[in-house]
Amino acid sequence: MMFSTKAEYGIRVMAHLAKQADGANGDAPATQPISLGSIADAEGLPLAYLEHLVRRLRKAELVESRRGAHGGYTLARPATDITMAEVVAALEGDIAPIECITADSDGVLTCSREGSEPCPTKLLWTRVQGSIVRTLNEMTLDDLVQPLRKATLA
Amino acid sequence: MMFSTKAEYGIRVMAHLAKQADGANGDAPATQPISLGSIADAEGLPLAYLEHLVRRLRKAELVESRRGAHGGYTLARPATDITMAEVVAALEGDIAPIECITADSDGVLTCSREGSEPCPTKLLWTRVQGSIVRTLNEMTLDDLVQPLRKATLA
DNA sequence: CCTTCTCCGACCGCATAGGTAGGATTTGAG
DNA sequence: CTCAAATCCTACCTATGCGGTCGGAGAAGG
Repeated sequence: MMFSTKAEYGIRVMAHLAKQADGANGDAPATQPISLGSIADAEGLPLAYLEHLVRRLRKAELVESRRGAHGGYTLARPATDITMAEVVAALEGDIAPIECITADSDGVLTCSREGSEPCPTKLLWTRVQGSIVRTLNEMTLDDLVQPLRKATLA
Repeated sequence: MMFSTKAEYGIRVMAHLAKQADGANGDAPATQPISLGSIADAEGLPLAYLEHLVRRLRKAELVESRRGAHGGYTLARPATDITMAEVVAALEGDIAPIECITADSDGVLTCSREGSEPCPTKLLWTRVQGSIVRTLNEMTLDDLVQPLRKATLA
């Protein structure tokens, strides 16, 4: 049971972008765009692979791009306004802990095996999914990039 | 992001066993052993595959087996005493949301990329993993098999 | 026009999931 | 004693997705 590195790499890209935009107030996203190449360099990740990931982020409208020389990416919204749930969902797809459970937009879970008897496991997956989504929603990109906080662990 | 059907199938087997042992008080596990074949039949799952899963459950000492004719499986402990965290861990392996985070027995999380700078994502994975494990620990097999409860959702 | 980028599709090797097959072994029942 | 029902174990197969690479087509600045 895991998230894949897609989520990790993608989040690192987002975090990198957030850190750079953090010049003044941490609210203004529209600084100079940052090239994926420089991010790949800094984070030690393969550029070609990041391109795939960042495409998902763009389709989810979490980043904006400028093409051509001196192009690159910027956050589409301030980091304080981007929840990790959005980011993870964009990268990994739906946050459904198991096949038979699907989250129809938004939030409501249904079990495809409904009918006869709902599989007894549904209650479990529902709760697990709920707790994941909840913690993912409670955390913004800004929380990630500011490790110098009140550190509300656990 | 998902649990695999390994978890689902395995849990359904456990739930099936728990339901049968539920004759009197719900605490006595040692009734007649139930054959995997009958479970596979009842749940509509491939027997040969369940054998693999139930092996994991046995190695984790969650079920006990009796071989030979009229053999089968029984819960090793009362259902009220088996947490879903144990079951899922037995079936899926460690509950670590991402590669770089490993849970050294027990509970303490460490990031293999520690050193230079801990990856900014660690805080996130730590929380997510915590919330998964917590909800998995709070739920027993008995909770699953008794859908007629006070239904403490969310 | 040339370089620097974003974009896009195709491809590849590998690991794992999901499932099958076949047999060895144990045990109760006739 | 023998047969059938069951667990046990090892090996294998196939499909899918992940992590990653490649080549090239567009866009924008100098």
